[in-house]
Amino acid sequence: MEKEKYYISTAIAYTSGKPHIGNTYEIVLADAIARYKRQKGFDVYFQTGTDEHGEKIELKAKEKGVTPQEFVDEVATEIKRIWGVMNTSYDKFVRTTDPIHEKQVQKIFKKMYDKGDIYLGKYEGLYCTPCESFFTESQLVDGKCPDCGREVEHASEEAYFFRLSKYQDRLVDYYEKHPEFIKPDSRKNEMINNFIKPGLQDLCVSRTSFKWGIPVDFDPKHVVYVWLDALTNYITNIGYDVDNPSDEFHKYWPADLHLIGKDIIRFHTIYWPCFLMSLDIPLPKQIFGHPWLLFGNDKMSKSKGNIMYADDLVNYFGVDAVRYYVLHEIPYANDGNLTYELLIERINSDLANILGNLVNRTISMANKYFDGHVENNKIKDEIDVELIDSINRLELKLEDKMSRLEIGAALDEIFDVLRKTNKYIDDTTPWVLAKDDSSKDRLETVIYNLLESIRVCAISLSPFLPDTSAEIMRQINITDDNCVYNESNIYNTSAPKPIFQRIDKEEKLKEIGSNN
RNA sequence: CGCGGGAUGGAGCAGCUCGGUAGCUCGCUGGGCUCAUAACCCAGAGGUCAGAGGUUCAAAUCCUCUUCCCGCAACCA
Repeated sequence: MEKEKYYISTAIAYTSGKPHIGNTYEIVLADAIARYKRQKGFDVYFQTGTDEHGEKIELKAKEKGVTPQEFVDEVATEIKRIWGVMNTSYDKFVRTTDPIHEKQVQKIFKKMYDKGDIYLGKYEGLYCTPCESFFTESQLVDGKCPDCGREVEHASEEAYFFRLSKYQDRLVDYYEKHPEFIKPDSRKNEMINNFIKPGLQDLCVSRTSFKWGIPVDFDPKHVVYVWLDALTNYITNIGYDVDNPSDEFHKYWPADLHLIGKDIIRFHTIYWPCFLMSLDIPLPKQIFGHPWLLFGNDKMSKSKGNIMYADDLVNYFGVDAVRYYVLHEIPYANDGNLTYELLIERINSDLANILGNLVNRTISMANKYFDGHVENNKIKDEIDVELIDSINRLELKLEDKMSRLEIGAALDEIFDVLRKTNKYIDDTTPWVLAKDDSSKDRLETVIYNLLESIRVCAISLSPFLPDTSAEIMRQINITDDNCVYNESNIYNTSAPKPIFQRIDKEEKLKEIGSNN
């Protein structure tokens, strides 16, 4: 039977600089979902990439004395490196400077133009002459240019516009018929009240004031402006073609999930669907606008000097610790907090104490009492049934949480089983059983159950903490990757090795402080 | 009156849709255990559920008002 497909994407990262941990959260979240779906047997296509055009990049490149292409090549390389550091399993990394994308964007632009959905008009705005930039009223600082602080003036330039207004009714209709389209729900209200109810304004889709973009082929003094360029990455890279879309496109489109930050919900839930309707192709099934990761309670920003970078955090704490923290601490709809203190507390209590120590003490007992060779004697007590039930209920609970994208709650379900397993040790007191030869068989069953619980938890953790999962499986030395209790495995455990060391908070903070 | 979200023990959160003893994790205190990474297990202290009013036999939960925080407010990504 052919596998069901699952297409998940992140937003493409803007290559104006190095992404901080808040930006990196998204790729980790997407990775966890993608890995989970693969584990469940889906044919997953997971796409991420970079958005590389625009005036800001043109300016940054100039400041640095390099060409825009050289500039974005460098940043894109850095982003790829960080995605690698975070151990993310994307299938394709797309760049808006890829020739295939540029060519298709031109064709899409032309098709929309021919159809009458794009027309030539005038873009009016507040212009800062020295900065050569347009700003909106809300971008101004004290009514002045946010970059240089000088006066701005009304100005206009020729530009192409997309008729958003034409698709407004169909868009609202789509929202109503597909309640799952925008998540969380509160975002949908925001869109309807703020933008749709007042009436959609047509969208400027070209510029003449800078050059670093995809040229409009039939009017080359224009370059295609941001959203038509950026959003279309989701289809151009799986073989969309205005005239002749590929088999791959037909297979994977429409996307199952566009994972994006809450700051760009508008573009994904209004502009993007309208573009797709104009092209007569189906709309994505779901847009999830995830919350942000805040430092303490502040937004991370360069001016506040509170930026944390993923690769630095990984250097200090290890990749799975960082993955665990961001996946667990970011709730479904509200922003999450990140501080070194919270991160260290979480690592110590969950990863070192509950998980790491459990694995360690179990393997130690298996080695000490049975030289590592453990089989199931099926000397079953009431208390075993309880543990086994918890283990076997885990898969369904995870599925429920994951289907609602409640990743933190999914992790909690796994740790709930791990906690129960620790309790099971205290309840069965293996060290007492070990003192009496007549309870040797019972002891072996207890250790067996512990190993099975650890095995199922390790498999369940693999989408979230792939390295840790693999290391646990190596130490308990088993390959069975089913998510249910198996009563006839045979274990030959390896030497125990702590998978997460406890961290001394004071020392670690001192170490970090001295490096910053 | 622009729109929306939030305010729950020291910290981070759940509960609010369908009112009925206020729950989880961390931290703290005491105890237990010794297989284990000063880890694990048990017990306990700690909250007038932002404030005021209302509906009700009963409100964290419904209604009204107030205060404070945050996001959005269209061509910045």
